[in-house]
Amino acid sequence: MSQPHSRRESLPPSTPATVSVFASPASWIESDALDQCQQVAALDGMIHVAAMPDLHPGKGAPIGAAMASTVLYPFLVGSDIGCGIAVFPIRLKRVVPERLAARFPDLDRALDPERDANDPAWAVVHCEIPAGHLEGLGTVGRGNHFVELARVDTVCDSGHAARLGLDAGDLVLIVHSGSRGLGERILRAHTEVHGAGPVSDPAAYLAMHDDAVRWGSLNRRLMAARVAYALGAEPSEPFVDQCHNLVEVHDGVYLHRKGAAPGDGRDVLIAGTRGTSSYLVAAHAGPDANHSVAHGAGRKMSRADALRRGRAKHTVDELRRTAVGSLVVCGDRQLLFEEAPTAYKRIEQVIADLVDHHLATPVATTTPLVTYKTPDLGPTHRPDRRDQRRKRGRV
DNA sequence: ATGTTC
Repeated sequence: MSQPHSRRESLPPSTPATVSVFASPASWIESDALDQCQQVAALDGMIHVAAMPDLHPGKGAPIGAAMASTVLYPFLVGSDIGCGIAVFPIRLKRVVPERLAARFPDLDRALDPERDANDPAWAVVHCEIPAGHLEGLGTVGRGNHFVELARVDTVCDSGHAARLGLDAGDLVLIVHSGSRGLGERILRAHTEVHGAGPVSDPAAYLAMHDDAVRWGSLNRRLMAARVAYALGAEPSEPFVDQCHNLVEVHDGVYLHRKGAAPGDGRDVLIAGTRGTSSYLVAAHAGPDANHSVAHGAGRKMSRADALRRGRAKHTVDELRRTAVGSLVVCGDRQLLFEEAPTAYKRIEQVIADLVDHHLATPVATTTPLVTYKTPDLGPTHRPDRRDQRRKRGRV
C-alpha cells in the first residue's frame, strides 16, 4: 500500500492542520491545487485536509478535497451547494443512440408549475419544493454537469452489484447537477458581508444549506424523470445519490466537502468523462481521508487551456461522437472543448489511487451511450457570423 | 458553477 502521507507537506509549527494527499506519484496533481490545500490548512480552526486523487485548483478552495474544521467556511463548499451524482435504473426497448439523443428534453428550460402542470415528471416530487425555489427547477446547468444514458459494462463485484439489482448490460441514467441559482444565492449572501471568512451564525447558514442540498437531490430526480418519460420509460428511484459539495456536522466539527463524495460505507458513482467509463464503487474511507472519496476524473487542464488546446487537437465531430461510440448532445461549441475527455485525468488512475489507499472498491463500470450537456443545434439554428467564419476554417 | 451581460 502506498502511504497517504507520502506527500504530506512540511508545515510551519504554528499550523496544526494536517494535509494528506491520496494520490500515487503517477497521478499528476497541479502544484496550484496543493498550494490551495496548504492555504486551507492554515485557516483558523482547521484540523485536517484530505485531498483526493482528482484534486485540481478551484476558485479560492481546491476541488477534490474534504476539509475538517472547528469553524464553518462557506467558501470551502462553494456556490454549488448540493451538487452531486445520482444513478437511476432505466429500461428501454430499443437502444439506438442517434434516436435516443434526439429525444432528450430541453433541460435548459425549467419546469413551470403552471405552464407545465401536466408534466408527469412532477410525480417524483413528494415534498414541498425546498426554499420554495422554482427558478431553474429541472434544469441541468453548465460546466461539468450532465445527464447520461449509460450501460453497465464490467461487473467487478457481482455480489454487491446483485444487492443493488445491477447486472452487466443494464441501462442507467447518471445525473450530475446541483442547486443552480439557489446555492449561488446562499454563498453570495454570505460573501457580500464576510468574504472568505467564517459564518457568524452556523445554524442560519446550515438551514439554507440544507435546503440547497435537498433541492439538488430533488432536481436530479426531476431531471431523471423528465428524461425517462421523454425516452419512453418509467421514472425510477435512484440506487445511488451522493452529494459531493456540502458541509456535514460531526461532534462539533464541520466537514466541508468540495468535489469529494461521502466515502463512509456508501456506494458512490465516480464520473469519468464525456467519452470514457464511470465507476460505481463501494466506499470505505476512514478518518485519514475525512471519510471521503473522489467525485470524478478531475480536470487536468483549466477551461481556458482546454479550449485553446482542444481547438488545435479535436474537431467538433469527434467530440460529439466519442471514442467509445457514444454521442454528446451539446449545442455549445466552447463547452464541448472545455469538457473534452482529454481535458480530464484518466479515471482508471483515479480509481487505482482510491483502491491502493483502501478508500474504495469498484463494483461496476458504466460506458456512456448518450451524454446530454445542453440542447443541440436545432434545425432552426442559424449560425451567427462568428460561427460561419469558423465553419470555413477548422471550427 | 452561476447569473448576467455595455
